[in-house]
Amino acid sequence: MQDFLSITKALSDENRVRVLMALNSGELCVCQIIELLNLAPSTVSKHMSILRQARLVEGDKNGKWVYYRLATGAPKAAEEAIEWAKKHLLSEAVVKRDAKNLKTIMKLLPVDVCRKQKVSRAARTANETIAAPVTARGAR
Amino acid sequence: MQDFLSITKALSDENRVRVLMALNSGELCVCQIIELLNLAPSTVSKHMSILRQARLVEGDKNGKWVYYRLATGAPKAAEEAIEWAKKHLLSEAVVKRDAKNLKTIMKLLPVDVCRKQKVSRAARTANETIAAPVTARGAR
DNA sequence: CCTACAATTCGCCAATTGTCGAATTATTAT
DNA sequence: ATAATAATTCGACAATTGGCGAATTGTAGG
Repeated sequence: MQDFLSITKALSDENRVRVLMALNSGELCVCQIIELLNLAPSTVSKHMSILRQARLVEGDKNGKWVYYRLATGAPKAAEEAIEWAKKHLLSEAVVKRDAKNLKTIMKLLPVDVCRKQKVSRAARTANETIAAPVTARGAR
Repeated sequence: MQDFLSITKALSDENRVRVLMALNSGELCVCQIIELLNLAPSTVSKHMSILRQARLVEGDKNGKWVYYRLATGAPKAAEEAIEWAKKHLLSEAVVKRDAKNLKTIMKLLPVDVCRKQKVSRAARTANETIAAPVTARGAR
């Protein structure tokens, strides 16, 4: 029963489902998934751990990067769940949009994806630390 | 996407999947489900509404009683989910035990099931109203 | 060795969910 | 009509979950 519930729970969050469908296009490293979902790394990591726990995905470390893919030698229940999900979700608008975005993302090497994130993260932090004194001057 | 998620969310609670599997033995009225799960009527009612929302079950009112059954003319996704769940859950210990209990429960008419519940409910309330003053005398 | 850095784990908060009992609704029986 | 009663809806509460940032871990290069 717990195995079954771990699968259905894993599939009951939109972001996790999006990842699962994204992995249908091929394996992805965490930074690419972060890019796709636009969520904090820690959040994505937790999502991936839930998907892995349910044996819907597998991941392995390759140097600094961790690559995830749809589970291959998974238990029957998990494999069938993946097939069922694909059958009914690949035509969904969000999923198709994700697939399109992925084409762009996958053209870059992981190194570049991560560099890009680092830059935008730095910019965001800078905004915060600069914006505060500026708005304090009057606006809002 | 929402349709898909309503199905996976509905299937991600143990009590709800137990009901679903129980309905594989035939239709049940709410009081029988209450008896099976041993939960408050309001709780069972909410569970049933979630299962119905996901189109996994159908129910109709027959006099004072509402009978639920596995959805028949349901959307593809829901029907396949039911099949998948049955395939992997019917052999589960809890589910088999439920099926056994159901044989006893279904021998009674709904009237009798409800009467039984009313009695045990009255007994429980009596316990509370008597027990309270007693413990107030010293304990806790 | 030390620094840089991708990913994970941890601690916390806000939102959601499962549960109950009380109030409400709809239907039958008196 | 009135009372009884099966089920649902409502209001409250505790537990769980999704999210983030900070701290930690493990690996590659300087």
